[in-house]
Amino acid sequence: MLQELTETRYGKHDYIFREGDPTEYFHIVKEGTVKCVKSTPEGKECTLKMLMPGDLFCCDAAAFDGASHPGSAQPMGDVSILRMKKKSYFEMLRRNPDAAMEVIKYLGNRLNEAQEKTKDLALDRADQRLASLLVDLAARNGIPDPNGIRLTVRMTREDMANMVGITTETAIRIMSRFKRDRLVSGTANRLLIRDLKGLKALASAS
Amino acid sequence: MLQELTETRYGKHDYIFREGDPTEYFHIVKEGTVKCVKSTPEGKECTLKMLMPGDLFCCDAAAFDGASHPGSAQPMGDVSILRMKKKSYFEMLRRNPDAAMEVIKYLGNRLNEAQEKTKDLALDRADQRLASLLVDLAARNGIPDPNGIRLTVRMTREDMANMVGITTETAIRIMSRFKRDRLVSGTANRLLIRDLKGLKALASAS
DNA sequence: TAATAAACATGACATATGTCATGTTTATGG
DNA sequence: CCATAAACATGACATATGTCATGTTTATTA
Repeated sequence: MLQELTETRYGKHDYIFREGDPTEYFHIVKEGTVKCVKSTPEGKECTLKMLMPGDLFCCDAAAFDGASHPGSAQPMGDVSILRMKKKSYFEMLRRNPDAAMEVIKYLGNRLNEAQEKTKDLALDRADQRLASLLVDLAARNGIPDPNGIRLTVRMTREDMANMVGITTETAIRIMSRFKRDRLVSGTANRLLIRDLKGLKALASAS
Repeated sequence: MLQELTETRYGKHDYIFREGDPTEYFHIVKEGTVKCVKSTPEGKECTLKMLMPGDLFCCDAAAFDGASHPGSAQPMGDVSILRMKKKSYFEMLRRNPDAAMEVIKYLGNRLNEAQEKTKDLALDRADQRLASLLVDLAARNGIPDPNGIRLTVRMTREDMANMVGITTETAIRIMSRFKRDRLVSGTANRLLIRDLKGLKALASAS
């Protein structure tokens, strides 16, 4: 079983797979951060989810029951990915009820997350969604720093914009304001959360 | 196994469960249409999904791996719901790999749908999202009619608004325009899709 | 390290959508 | 069937966010 897992490394400018590619493999993030992206014919992009070590993707779950990837997967920096043929994976799950149950739970949680994101997009303002993203990343990706919490993932204003459904300009403006208000500092390569409580308050403000 | 399934009927003003209720049961829609709703402390609502016969909910998948329902489930008209204790359901899946695989596929598709919805909210205009909703319902819920396709589910402008993330007023204005352009006619109790092609064109217009 | 591209920044203005108010029509339940 | 509430409609106006333009700063990589 384990011998059917292969490891591949990717860099910033690679694609792990593109929208429309056939879904031959099942993937797991081993190292680094991967983003799942959907784009329109006009070139607009929307980042659905950042995947971190241990995450399955299956980002686009059609890997399970569909013919082609409904979105692309791109590394954010250097990453290492484990892959297994879809067929082997299915067989493994069929023989191993505990593993299947774990996958059901994982997918359930992912569905939940996706629905929470839908609600945020529908009901929250742009600055709340951006604050929310930063709070979330501080927990998932942050390391302690003398002045707050440092994010280890590289994330440009454009990345943030695509993650919360706004334009790059709006993301820049909001981040400028957050900086002025001493909530955050730094740019893509070195983002620092300086006031987590303040961001949390903003994220859930009416 | 089957004897652990119980059936319950609900009417328009009932709740099947509310946000925050413990997730004791696993549910299946037998008859009618159910909506999954999340709401904010301020009373704003967002409808995540309409469930029709055969759908599992698990609308909020935390029924699988969480303590309390992250959203409420409300009938749209009269419905009939099958329920099974979560524990029995888990046991059944563990003994029945085929059933577990089906659930994995179902959840994968639901996750996919949710992500498609996220993309629409992030990148499409209000009128496109509303057109898209009507096209989708015509296929899932429509019956042929001399003048087009009739929707069998009762759906107010407010319902539509909550489903596509806009205000009721905006939904009413857009529907007024659609009516003027002979794309649709009727109100909540009797909605008619008069020009499916026109709606489809609008839904995917740049 | 120099050249080039990417990222960040900000102003001016456009516009889609929200908000609030008011009235009419239609449906519902006692 | 009548009374009441829900749904639909539309105007006037507010505002959040998008668009386009231009410039600076910061990072890449040749």
